[in-house]
Amino acid sequence: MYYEEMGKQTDGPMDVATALVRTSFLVDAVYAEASGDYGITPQQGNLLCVLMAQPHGMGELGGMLRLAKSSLTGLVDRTARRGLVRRETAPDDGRAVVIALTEEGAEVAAEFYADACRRIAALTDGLDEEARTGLTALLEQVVTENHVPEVFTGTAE
Amino acid sequence: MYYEEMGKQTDGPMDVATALVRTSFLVDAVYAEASGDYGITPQQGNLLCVLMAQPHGMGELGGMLRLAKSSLTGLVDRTARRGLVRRETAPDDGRAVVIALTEEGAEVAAEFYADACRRIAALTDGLDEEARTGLTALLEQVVTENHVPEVFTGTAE
DNA sequence: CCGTCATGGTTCGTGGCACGAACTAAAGAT
DNA sequence: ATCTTTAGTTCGTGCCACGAACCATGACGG
Repeated sequence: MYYEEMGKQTDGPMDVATALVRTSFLVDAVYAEASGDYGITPQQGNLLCVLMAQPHGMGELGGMLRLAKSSLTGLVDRTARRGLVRRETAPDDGRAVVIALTEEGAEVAAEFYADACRRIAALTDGLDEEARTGLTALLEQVVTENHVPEVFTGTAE
Repeated sequence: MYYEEMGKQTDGPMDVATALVRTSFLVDAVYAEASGDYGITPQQGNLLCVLMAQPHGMGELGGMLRLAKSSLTGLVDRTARRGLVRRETAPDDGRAVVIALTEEGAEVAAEFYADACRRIAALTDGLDEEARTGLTALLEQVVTENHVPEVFTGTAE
């Protein structure tokens, strides 16, 4: 659309940074759309996905989601207000708190996670099987070589 | 860290959705970090990058950045308050407005864009030349087959 | 024991972001 | 001259992220 009007090349060799940024935009948009369909925000979706594996303390969650303590307090507050998550006081440590999914939260998390995976995988529908596994392997190498927060690890079922 | 403790497999075949989501997290983090180093937010960075090519009206910008009109008004307000962008009234249409980079905005945009590209490309330092071009080609196919907003198209210089 | 310090979280204030609904003003159409 | 569409803004709401200050509880050292 815009390119042609401007007479600039659009299909020349895209550099890897551009490809990554644009892919990121795409994935973010799909992820946000999926979140919305389940009545949650993307951040709340992240929280639920992390908690699918097991409950966690605020400290751990902050590390995994890369959030400051005060940011996390708010996120948990809002997610708890929606009834998806619960603060339990840790048995051994009186000051610590453990965040766990409520029953409803577990349902929403499972459905949302599955749906988000499906929709994001669908972005690669144009790739044949070999290309898709190749892409997966390359991205996997990128994320493992750069320490990525332990979100959406796909180990959650 | 967490995986081993749980006895769950972590290095098995990651599915493509997980790989995409985690890559997206990584790219977002790097992009945000780069933005911060230039005193702008990621959204303001997007705006600057889009305007690098040429000035645009609010309508166009909304389409490219996938923002509602009212969201864009605020973004332009804040970016203009930082002196990076300017509202010019369109000569032909009395109600339309054209957003253009200020001199300082053009400088910041160029530096930020180059730096962000560099840092994001650096995420693939672990890949050899062939792998990198392969990854680029695959991602390029994904973004072209799913209409992605015209952000960060890499055509801007 | 009793101070002292570290740790785990919350509160508060600030600023940015995104949206829809309601609105204004200029173009354009009849 | 009106009616309608188009381009943007305003306003109110809610979410998100942060740092600084704060409050408990737990851990240590004497």
